[in-house]
Amino acid sequence: MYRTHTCGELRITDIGKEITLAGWVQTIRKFGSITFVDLRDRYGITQLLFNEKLTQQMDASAIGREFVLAAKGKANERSNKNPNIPTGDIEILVSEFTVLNKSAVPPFTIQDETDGGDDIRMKYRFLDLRRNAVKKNIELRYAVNRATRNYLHQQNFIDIETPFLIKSTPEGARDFVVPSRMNPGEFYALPQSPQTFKQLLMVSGYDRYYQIVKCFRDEDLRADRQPEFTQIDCEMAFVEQEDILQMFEGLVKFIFKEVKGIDYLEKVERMTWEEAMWNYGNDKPDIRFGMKVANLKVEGENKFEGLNDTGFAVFSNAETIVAIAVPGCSDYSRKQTDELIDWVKRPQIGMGGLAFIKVNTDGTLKSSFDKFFNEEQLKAFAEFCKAKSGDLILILAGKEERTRKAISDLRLYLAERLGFRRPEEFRLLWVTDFPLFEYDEEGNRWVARHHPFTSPKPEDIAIMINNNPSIEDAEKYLEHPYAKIKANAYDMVLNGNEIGGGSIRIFQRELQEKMFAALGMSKEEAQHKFGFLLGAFEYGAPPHGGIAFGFDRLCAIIGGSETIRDFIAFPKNNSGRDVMIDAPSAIDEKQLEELQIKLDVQD
RNA sequence: GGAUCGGUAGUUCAGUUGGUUAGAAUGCCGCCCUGUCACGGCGGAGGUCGCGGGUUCGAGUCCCGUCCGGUCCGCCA
Repeated sequence: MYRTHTCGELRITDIGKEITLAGWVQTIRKFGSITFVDLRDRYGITQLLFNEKLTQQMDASAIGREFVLAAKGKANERSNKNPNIPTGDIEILVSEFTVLNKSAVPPFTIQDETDGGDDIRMKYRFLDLRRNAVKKNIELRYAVNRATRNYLHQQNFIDIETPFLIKSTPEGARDFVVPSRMNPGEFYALPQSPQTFKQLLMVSGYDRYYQIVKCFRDEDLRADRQPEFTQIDCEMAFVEQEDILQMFEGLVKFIFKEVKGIDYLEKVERMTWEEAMWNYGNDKPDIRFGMKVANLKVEGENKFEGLNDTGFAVFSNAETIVAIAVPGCSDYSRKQTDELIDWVKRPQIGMGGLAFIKVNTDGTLKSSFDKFFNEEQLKAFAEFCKAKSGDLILILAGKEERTRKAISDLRLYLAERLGFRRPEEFRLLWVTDFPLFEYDEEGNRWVARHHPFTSPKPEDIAIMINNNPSIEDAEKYLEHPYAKIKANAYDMVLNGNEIGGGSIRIFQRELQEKMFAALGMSKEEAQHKFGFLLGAFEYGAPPHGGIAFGFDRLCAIIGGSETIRDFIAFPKNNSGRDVMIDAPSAIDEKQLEELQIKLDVQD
């Protein structure tokens, strides 16, 4: 028997017991003839005390950091207690010990505040995972997993596994592909999501399905995006949108209650996609703070009359003018406003400049365009923006889409700087009524905003049936009837992050065929790619819908972090590499031969 | 595909206008220490300044290229 207890459980009540512990050496503190060793395992740290004789033995066997040690001895009350750790009242008076394994000197310290950078920690991830800071994230992930399963199980959902080796469909994200040895020249694809399988399960009558499942997308990475990631994938039959919203806000509330002990999330707000874009310039707004967008001019139309005949070319030439009132920033210096101007001019934002009005606390107004506006006009401007005394109004003007995105980015940037985005405050939001289609400039065609299985709003089905999807004038795609079709789709937004999204699906063959056609797919192509689904729809497909949550992202946000990497045991780096195992890597000539694949690698 | 920041001791970083032998902290090694828990004291080892080229009397420092890492845009139905 290697151990009788763990390193985290002994208390003052255990004094006198004969104990054996096993774990890793965290630190060694030598005092000539006695030695303290902190022994660490998953559960905590317990101090070992070695007497003079054993200290000499230790010297002989050269114990170092991260050695694996088993130590036997009596639990002893400490003369100097350590109130900072749960086991701080006791120590083990070691009578004998064994070095179970040696350790090389670790390249960084295994401590909460490690001296290691990201790069080295990823390379030695197995050591990084020993650190408490990472361990608590991995444990939180498991807690979220468990809460999810408990809730869904209570609600009669069952977990059904779906295949990883499936068919490639170039719609949407790039597929990871896997060559088939037994079928030379042919490839499987790894699933971007189990979408079609879960729909088939609805046809099969498993009316409440879920899976916590890996999905794969061969796209560039971000702090919150990995090529393989985990979804909480769910589908229900005989449901309308409202049923899904109720069921899954229930899930998220349950998770928060179980994992964080938070029960103030009773109210889940809702807004349509149009409201979100209008008020926040963003389809996943952070609603923990105000600073709503004031729409002064939209697509060439003045919403604020004070813009008429001002002679300010930047405003009169702009397609769209939007503003936000930033609380408490009217005293910004020239340097600070210049910094903001530089910020919006960066290529990532891409604005030409930034106008502002300071609503001073003494009642005066000062703008960057005083030449064109008098005091009275500025006052009307500030009033339109609902600015209060002490606010700094920031105004952006330009093309509709870019300007709206820029004001949203600016809003978030300033909120972050001003501390309005508090990581321990959580606000849930449903965004509904998304457009069904998006215009793809490159291909001059419609693409599904969510995915091609999403149903249009019932009242918009006629628009889809009665209109030809072809786009004659790319410039005026917004005027095409298809641009107005709304989807039965919904996203759940947590603190400005999309944590889940889903839709009520199409379940009739005719409408599904019409959808494929709208996306520019020929009948033959649709049959070839999705014939199995179309076929299934002929055998009694029930109305159904579902949702998928980004599990890694959800864990990260609950854990108060923006990067999902900290919540994945073995994540990939920025270029999709696993630096620990050094993947991806070249494969043997022999393997290629078996697969009948010839490489023609170009620089 | 693009933008941007970084790469100097095992690790995290500093390094002035281009100028003597490239520093600090921590880690590591040795000696001393019976109540530490960020133990302490003394001593020591440790560097192809990512790589290649250029400018210069002289390059960690300036220029060009390249590789690696971080963040972002595009992309992610």
